[in-house]
Amino acid sequence: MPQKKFYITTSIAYANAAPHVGHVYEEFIADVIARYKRNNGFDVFFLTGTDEHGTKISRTAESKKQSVQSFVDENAETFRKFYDSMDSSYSSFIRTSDKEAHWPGAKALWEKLSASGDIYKSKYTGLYCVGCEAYVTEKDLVDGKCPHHGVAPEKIEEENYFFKLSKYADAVKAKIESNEIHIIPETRKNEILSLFTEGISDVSFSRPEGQIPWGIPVPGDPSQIMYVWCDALANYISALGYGREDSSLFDTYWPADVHVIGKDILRFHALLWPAMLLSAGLALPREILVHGFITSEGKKMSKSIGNVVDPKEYVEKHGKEALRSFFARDISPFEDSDFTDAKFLESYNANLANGIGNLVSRVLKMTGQYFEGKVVMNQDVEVLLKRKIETVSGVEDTPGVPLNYYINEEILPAYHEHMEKYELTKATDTIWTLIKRLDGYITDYEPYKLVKIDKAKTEAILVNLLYGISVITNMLSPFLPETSEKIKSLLGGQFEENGTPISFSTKELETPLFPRK
RNA sequence: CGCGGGGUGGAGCAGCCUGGUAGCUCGUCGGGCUCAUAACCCGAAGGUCGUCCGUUCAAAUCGGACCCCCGCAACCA
Repeated sequence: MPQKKFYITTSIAYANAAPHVGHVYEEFIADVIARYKRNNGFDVFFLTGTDEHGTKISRTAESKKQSVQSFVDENAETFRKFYDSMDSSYSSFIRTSDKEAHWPGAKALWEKLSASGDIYKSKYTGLYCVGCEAYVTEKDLVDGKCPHHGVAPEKIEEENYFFKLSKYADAVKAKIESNEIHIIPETRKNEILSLFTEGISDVSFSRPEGQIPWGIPVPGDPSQIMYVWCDALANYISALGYGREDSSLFDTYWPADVHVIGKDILRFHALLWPAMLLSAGLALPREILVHGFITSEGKKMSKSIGNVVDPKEYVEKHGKEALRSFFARDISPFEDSDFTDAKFLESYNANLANGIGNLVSRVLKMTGQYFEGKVVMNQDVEVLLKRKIETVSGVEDTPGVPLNYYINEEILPAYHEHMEKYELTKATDTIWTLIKRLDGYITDYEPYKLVKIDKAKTEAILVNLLYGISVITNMLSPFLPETSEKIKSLLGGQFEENGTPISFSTKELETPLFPRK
């Protein structure tokens, strides 16, 4: 049996500045899903990268008196390093300025669309600001003038290539409605479907060379440069070798199982991209996961308000696992969420210091102190997880259930169900529910007292606790890979094939995993 | 009538699709415990679920109207 493949992508970040916390969150989501799928036996290809063309980048480079290539080289490297520093497990990092890796795919796609008769030349009319050397839109204007240059833009017409998006509108709509392209969450699907009622028009696919000097020339017409979408969207297939000599990765992994994107670029991924693929006769992506934005102090981040969250600062100050943990526990994968320093610290203390960190610490200490770190499973001694039940006379304890029953029947199914739906915060809720239950288990049986009168039972309790923690490390590994590994090595667990613990040989914890802040 | 999201105890959120004792985290107060990172466990106080009208035996949950906040509207993650 060949392994089942799973192809996941992030959108490519526009490389004209340092990584934004939004980029980093998107990378995190994709990484968690990729790791989860790998844990479950999938052959995963995880693609990320940078979008490096366009007027804005060439202008920024110019203002820094730097060559465009060296500017994007530096920025791409900054992104790649940052993703590395937060343990992103991407398989490949694609850069749109890469003439070897990306250009052939983008050009091949263009040629394919052209061969299908879906590219045509037409006139584009727009408001052109001479100062900006670019088109501006009505909404950019202040009193009908360009805010940067204070002059009214000229209305000009020029020849561009267009893509026949309208031709595919009905087909794409049907695929979205039927979930053949599954857009998650549902509200985003509804949003995109409502677009169709307004009617879909064709899109401009190129610009004259003078206007975007930095980009991929249109095949057969170097006087025109590909406009962003044909260039950028093509990354998902160019990175796999589409249009190159060796397209084996493309043959293996395409179509994408999930494109992870932000809500701002939904229409390009849900509408334009499928239309292009249909035109090119390629398979369509299966799912599009649309995340919201991260706000800061309840507002959209903006340099003028000065509320921009710098992810680098957090990694440097609190560590990558702290940032990943905050994303995992407190940022919704589907809706806008707020990022504040206070929330970050609260989350850190509650989940890492007082939660997993403290639990591991107390259990390791007892195992070390009472059994010199060595405890063995004894099938004859069972210490049940107590449960509360409501009766007429109030809430009472019941004899309870075995811990592995609770884990296998309640915790794990809920965890996997949420993971499959990409409900990452809900999935981590189940992890922390188990952490709380284990803390409660300690209180219920007081092994620190029991050890004086019943050593066998105390050992059974500790085996259970260590087993529970080892399950936690498994569930946690997509989210906090480093912490998961660290705890595993401290536990020294031996297990049967089916996961039943045999024994633990724990190490001492010298410093707290997550000191309180 | 451009589109979308939201208004739930002090703060932040879940619940709403599939009506029926309003749940979680933090904070506050009281108790327990001492293995643990002043941590952990138990309990309490605190809400007319934005406003009004309607459907229903019953509405935070369904329908309607209105008020307020926030995003988006071709490249801004």
